[in-house]
Amino acid sequence: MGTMRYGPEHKRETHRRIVQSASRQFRAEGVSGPGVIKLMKASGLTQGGFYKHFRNREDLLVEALAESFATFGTGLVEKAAAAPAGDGWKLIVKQYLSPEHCQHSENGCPMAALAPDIARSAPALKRRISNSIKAYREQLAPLMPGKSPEEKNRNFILIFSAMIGAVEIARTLTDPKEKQQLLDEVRDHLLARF
Amino acid sequence: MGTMRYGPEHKRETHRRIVQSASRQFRAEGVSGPGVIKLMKASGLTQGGFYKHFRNREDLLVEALAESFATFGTGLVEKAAAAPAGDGWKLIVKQYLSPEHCQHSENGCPMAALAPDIARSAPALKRRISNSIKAYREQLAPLMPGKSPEEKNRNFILIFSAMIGAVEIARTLTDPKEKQQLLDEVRDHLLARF
DNA sequence: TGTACATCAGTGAACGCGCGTTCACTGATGTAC
DNA sequence: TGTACATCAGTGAACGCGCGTTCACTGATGTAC
Repeated sequence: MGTMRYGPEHKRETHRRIVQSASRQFRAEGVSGPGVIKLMKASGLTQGGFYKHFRNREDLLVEALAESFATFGTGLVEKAAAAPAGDGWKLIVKQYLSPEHCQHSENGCPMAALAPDIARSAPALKRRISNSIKAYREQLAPLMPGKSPEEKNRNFILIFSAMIGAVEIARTLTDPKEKQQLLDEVRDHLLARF
Repeated sequence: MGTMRYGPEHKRETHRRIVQSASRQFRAEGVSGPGVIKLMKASGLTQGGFYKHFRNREDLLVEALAESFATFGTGLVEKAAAAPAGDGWKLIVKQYLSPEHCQHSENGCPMAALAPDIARSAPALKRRISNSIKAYREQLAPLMPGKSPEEKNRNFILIFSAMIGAVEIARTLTDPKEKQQLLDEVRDHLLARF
């Protein structure tokens, strides 16, 4: 079957659709999970067209991770906006350690879904991804508790280390009760301590 | 070339060698990293012999993870023994958040190296792995700070969530200074808080 | 306004390659006699 | 003690399969005239 031809914004829109759906697939199945055929089929396309949009699979990964960090980060910022100034971080903690986030890694924090995959990637690839990680931190650190930017930065590290570890451990557990208890304990501890 | 034939303890010894070297390879390269050829070559063997020792690759993974959790857990317990009673957990925290542990995932905590891989695995496989995770917690929780077993258990969750998250994030960072600062901050925070 | 043509997003068959697994075979061993 | 044989840990070629990537092709479009 042939392809409808649209203006130049059509290609950009297709590109965006591929990146967005890939961003979900990588978080759900891991960096080496979905193949090119699957990544394209999810947007209603076939493998061959992939290389009209990306030089190779790794380039899509970089774009998809940038998309994941930016979108999930922005989601947390928007959540936080609902709280009185200075209390936004509490809503972020509640959202991050919710059963919904724990269950749906495909829409969740890419660090919790993929940290070891990123850690294992080749140095050149790691450097490209680190830009997205940096942007993620810069977006969220200002919302953390603390009187100075330095303190907020330190608390970002402490709070996100605990949350990322908690969600990852919870996702490995098979007993739903244990899962929930772990998330609740870490949430209550963070809300009480900061 | 033929194979020397030894007594029955020889096969058990070979089996043990394969599992131990696989345990390191999985932590270094991920659950889907090393192939059967590589896993066998690392013990000086060839692919074909693999199936004299394991039904399939997944069975080796389960054995290798059990080995990883048990060996690394025992290593931490032994570290802790050098401290006065009740202070063992402090040595565990220092060891876990050391640059050595951060750099050498192949000898490190399998949870920090593989949590998302484990989380993504099929339910049946997850259930087999969860035995090793449970043993890991039961080995280490008694060494945690706290007056009751319940408090020790809760503090195990809080401390290990933070440590696992910290090491995983640190491993994704490209700047050695940032890496070290992150590990130090989380370590100091944990030592001060508990 | 109508027709011929260049463009290019997307198609789908084909490629080389590495994977997990199978299988006929090897040959040093311990055992039977 | 010496010889024939069954055992079985390990070998290495072969299998079907899915992967990332390449490439000749398609056909609706916007443009030139």
